[in-house]
Amino acid sequence: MIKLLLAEDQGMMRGALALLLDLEEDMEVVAQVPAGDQIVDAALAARPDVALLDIELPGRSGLDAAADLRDRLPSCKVLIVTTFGRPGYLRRAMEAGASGFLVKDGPVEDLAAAVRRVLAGERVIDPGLAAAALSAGPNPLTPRERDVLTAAVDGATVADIAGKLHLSQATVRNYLSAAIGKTGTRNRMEAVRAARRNGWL
Amino acid sequence: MIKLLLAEDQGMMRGALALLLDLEEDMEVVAQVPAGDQIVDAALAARPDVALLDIELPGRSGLDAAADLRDRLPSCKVLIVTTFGRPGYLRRAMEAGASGFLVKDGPVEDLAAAVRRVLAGERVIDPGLAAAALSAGPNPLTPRERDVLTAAVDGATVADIAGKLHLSQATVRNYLSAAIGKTGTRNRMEAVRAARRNGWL
DNA sequence: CAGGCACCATGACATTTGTCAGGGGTGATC
DNA sequence: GATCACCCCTGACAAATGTCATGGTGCCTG
Repeated sequence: MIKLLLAEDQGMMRGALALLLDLEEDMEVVAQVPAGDQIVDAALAARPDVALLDIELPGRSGLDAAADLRDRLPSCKVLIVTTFGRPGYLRRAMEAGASGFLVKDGPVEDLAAAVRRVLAGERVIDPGLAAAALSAGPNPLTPRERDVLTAAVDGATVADIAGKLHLSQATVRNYLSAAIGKTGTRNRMEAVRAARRNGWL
Repeated sequence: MIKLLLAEDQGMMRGALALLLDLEEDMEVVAQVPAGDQIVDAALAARPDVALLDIELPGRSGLDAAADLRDRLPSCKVLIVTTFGRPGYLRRAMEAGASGFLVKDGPVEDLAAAVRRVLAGERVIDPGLAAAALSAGPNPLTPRERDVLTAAVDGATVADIAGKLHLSQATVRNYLSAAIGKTGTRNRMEAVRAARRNGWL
């Protein structure tokens, strides 16, 4: 019996997937969590064979949790299941030791198949996405540039960002300018969108 | 047998829900579409009793399709099933003649229950959301202000927007300023976010 | 140890953005 | 026929934003 952990914030999606996977004769969902900061605890308690993790979760990113899982429960394979096939996400997932990366666009049948393949030691990755990840290259933003850009996502002014990160306003403008340059965009808003699209935040 | 139409762009979600609803003894999914512009055609062909529609779909909004369905296939009840419980969405859904409004956060069991209640002539609406919709009030933005704001979502400059909408730059700035004022925000980006959060775009 | 890189900061500058006070035009409503 | 809301425009001004040049600090690596 393959024991599964399911981390997904949308209740309906989580419930539907759990039901679906439970229908497979050789699978059993032994834990379901709606938040990223519950993943590791639940996994240590339920000891699943495969963890299906969403990335954008409340509390903590599924990617961070994946890295943690690799250390604390190495027997458990990680399969990332996400809405957004962002190149940077795939890259980070691989670095975090994930065995597979699935987008929620595909047919449901892929899911159980992917679980089995992952458990067999294979790596499961959308081929088109893999190409995109390679062509997009690695994240060009420095940590500080990321900080400033993430602080700018919701329309914060330079003063807001400077206050939050304890920087001078001029410094913030410099980082923003650098980020705009590196993303090849024309302003803050475009830079934020570009960075997001690539999974750089 | 209750015949259902399912409109949802995420393949995995669509497949899982379809499977789930088909498991109910008295229900049958007679049509599945991944895009908004396929809803009406599919409904006219399959003649479902209830249509489960997502809002944010490629091609066409589920809300627009709902309004169309009311005219072209009045026998078919509409149940909106969406990720985002935005007050403005709920309001528009009601105006489009929807019989129910569900957010994907809740448990899956709600779904089949909602279908039955809708078919019994009830209105199914999340109570908390209804309150939010009332307290948020109607959309304060004029059509033109909406146009300008939607043109600004991806970081377009004033010149871009003016070009796209064939307006003078000063006019665009005025509409943006008005939108910023009405949303009670400090700049374009915040205004866009606020308008989106309320479902005003 | 030198060079490179990320980090933090300044100051000056041009550009963009947001605001305000106008002026016309339309159509609906009272 | 007056009023009102929306539409489109102008011009001027203050504030915020983006760019550049420059300089100092650490830290790692060849």
